[in-house]
Amino acid sequence: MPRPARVSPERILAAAAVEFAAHGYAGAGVDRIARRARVNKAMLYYHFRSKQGLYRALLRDTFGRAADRLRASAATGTTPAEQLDLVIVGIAAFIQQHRHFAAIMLREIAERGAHLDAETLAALAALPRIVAAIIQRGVDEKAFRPVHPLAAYFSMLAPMVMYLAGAPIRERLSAEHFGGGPMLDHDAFVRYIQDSTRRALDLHARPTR
Amino acid sequence: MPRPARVSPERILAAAAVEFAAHGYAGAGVDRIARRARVNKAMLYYHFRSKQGLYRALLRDTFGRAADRLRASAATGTTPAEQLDLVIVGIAAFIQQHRHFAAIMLREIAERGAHLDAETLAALAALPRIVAAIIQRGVDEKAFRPVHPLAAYFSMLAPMVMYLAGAPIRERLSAEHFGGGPMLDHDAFVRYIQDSTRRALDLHARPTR
DNA sequence: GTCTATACTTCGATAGAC
DNA sequence: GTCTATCGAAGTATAGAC
Repeated sequence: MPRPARVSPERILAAAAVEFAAHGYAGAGVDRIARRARVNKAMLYYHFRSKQGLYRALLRDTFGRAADRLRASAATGTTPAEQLDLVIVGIAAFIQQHRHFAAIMLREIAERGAHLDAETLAALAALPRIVAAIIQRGVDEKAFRPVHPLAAYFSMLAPMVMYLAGAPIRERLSAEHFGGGPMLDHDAFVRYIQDSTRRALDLHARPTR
Repeated sequence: MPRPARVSPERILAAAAVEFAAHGYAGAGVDRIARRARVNKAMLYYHFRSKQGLYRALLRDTFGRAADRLRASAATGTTPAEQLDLVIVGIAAFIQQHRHFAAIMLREIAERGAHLDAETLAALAALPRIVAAIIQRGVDEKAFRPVHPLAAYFSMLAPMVMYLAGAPIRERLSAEHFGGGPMLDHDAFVRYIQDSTRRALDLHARPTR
């Protein structure tokens, strides 16, 4: 009895994730979001002030969940190398659980962060910070060679986001242009990223040039 | 004197690249494209049939130029490892010369290739094929360890696209959240991708686990 | 081939009743 | 808090003169 009938905002956010991921900020329709959430459009404007307000609320929520997930993943590891392995599978799992996260990130990058306010930027900044802290510790403990943490961060995050988000295009390509070739499955790709990340940071590997 | 006044289509394509990169397919305004190209809107519809026709013509053109560039880069190398180094700098240079290529690619991935027709897909497929051929040759010559070529392709392309396209967001972040930290410059990042690619493919590196 | 003017549609946002 | 009805802006596309 305490709650009157508050089911709307969560459903609206979920519907907004689908719509913004599918059509982008400009292409998204507030009408479609409301219909998908089984909520009246005026109700949507009542909870969130505008299309922009809804979009930003969604991004803050999504980035916050992602950061929580990465921190939890890292916490279960002991050595920095282990932690990076765990963070990598954590990222992959998060993207799979929030199928629209990747598309939203890709679009926001392409739009030069046009819709990000200071609060959303702060939530986003947590992600590279978590990874950078692990790498820095590895460098300090002489387990990793000294690399720029941001370079390593992009090298593990970007391929996974693009690979997972690019699956639909890849399937059309493999049918028409790479017929019959052995397809790359999800788990194998995640292991490749783990391996190449370890190799990139390995202190003892001989120089390659 | 020979040419009557044919300057339009190229200018339209260039203007469309800016507009589509900045606002996405749905967000792009045909009015703005026409104005930026200093061409009448009706003229634009005369040369290209529709907004979609213009968009596809732009993508085919851009992917075609990228493939030409990669082939030219690879041709100047001798060993597969050398060729990959050259391809990596070729990709980086291409993105810098066509500043909007990265954003358009990112958006198209996010939109699940919704605007790609068969012809555009064929032009896109050339890119992974060029890289895969180099890697396959390296594996055949026992210079590389056997990896899935597509995994390696994504691991070199994705970070560069995302890093270069993400520069605007990164600058806002570094100012507000990573104040004073040593910034990662472009050339250093390209070298990191070259290094990590070599390390990932290195046949003789000891196993890391 | 090039321009002006406009028809037609879609969509974000709000007013106002309940 | 929830709904219906609608306004006003913006945008794609075309008709038709030159």
